[in-house]
Amino acid sequence: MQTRHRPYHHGDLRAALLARAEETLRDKGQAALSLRELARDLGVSHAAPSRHFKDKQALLDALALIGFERFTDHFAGSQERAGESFAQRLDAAVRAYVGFALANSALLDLMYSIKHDPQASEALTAAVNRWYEETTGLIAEGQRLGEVREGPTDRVALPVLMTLYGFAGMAVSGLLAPEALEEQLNDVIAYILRGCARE
Amino acid sequence: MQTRHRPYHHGDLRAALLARAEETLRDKGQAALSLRELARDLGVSHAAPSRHFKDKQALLDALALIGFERFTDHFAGSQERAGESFAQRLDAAVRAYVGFALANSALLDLMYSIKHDPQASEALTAAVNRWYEETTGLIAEGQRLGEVREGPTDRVALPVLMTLYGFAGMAVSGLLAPEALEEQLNDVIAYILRGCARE
DNA sequence: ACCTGAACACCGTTCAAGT
DNA sequence: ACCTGAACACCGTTCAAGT
Repeated sequence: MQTRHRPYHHGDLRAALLARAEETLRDKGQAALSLRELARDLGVSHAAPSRHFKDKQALLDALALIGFERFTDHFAGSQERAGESFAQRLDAAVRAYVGFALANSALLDLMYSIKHDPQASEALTAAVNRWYEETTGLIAEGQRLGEVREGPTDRVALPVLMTLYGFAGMAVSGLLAPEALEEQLNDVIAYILRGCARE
Repeated sequence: MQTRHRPYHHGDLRAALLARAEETLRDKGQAALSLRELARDLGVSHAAPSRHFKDKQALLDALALIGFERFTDHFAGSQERAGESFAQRLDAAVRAYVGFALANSALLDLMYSIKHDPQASEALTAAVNRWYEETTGLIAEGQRLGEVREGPTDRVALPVLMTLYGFAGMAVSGLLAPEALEEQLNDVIAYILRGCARE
């Protein structure tokens, strides 16, 4: 039986590079990520990656894009599984943020270090917008339920976003005591509920 | 008139390296920071920096340390100039965070990307503790004034810290619209006040 | 279209040797 | 004590040439 014909490599070098890059990121950190080593690992010449990523930053951007998409899926999934009240949805949201951060710490660092200029890639901008809208949707839903103060949803949501962003970032940086995590989660949830409460 | 005798170089290569490194960081970003270029700029051999920093990471750690120290000074100074009420002090605190972030964006990125293991340098750990205590002191003062809810100060302060941390991080990442900054500041201050309000 | 191989201009790190 | 110079083992990027 003959193996299926493949152009040169195993068919999708781009996807293979991204997959291997994420493994390296997870195992050895961003500093240890090199295009040449990636190419060696995949049995391809060191110049091959340039066909798929114009430079190293383009590969990092693509990884960050994957991170934003995965996070949004993770967040949306946890919202679907959550209860109906705002408090229950917020609980699920905070856990989604921190859970993702702890399970994807190097990737989150990369996502946080990306500069979101207006001239960033279209796909990245779209993914960041989806992330923003998904989290903001939580507040919109709370307003609809009458459990969150009225006002422009973006303005009510932004402080909450900052708190979630900060929680995830501090967790990844090692600034939070892991053994107090459950306590921190509960404190933050109660704090956000007060911050969003109706007047 | 004879120039004063200098050992080899201009006396304090370590300080000169840090100063030049911060300029480069500010002007061209962390990616453009190279020990060899630093050495060239200072007219010294490329191996000279290794006398003062055992490797590149040690120089980055030293820069982050400077960042934490400068931020704490900036924060403490702004608290001294602030009014007496908790709302006034919180206003000053939020502005100190965001102001520092916008004025030292590359340095803040570096500070955020530092991993705070227990085996980090003693000086860095001390600087981070000073940062933490300075911000937590704001909450302690609010409690003393009876304007902030009771309870263990660390637990009341942590959600506030996360919000401030997130505000600074999102500002530096370009996730906030600069023209809405004043509005965002006021919204966040009101949100934190509600989050900290007495029961 | 996709990849190779060689070339170029850089890196960080180490270490004997100099002052 | 502090720095130099050479050496080593890497990088990212480019480009003619191959299939």
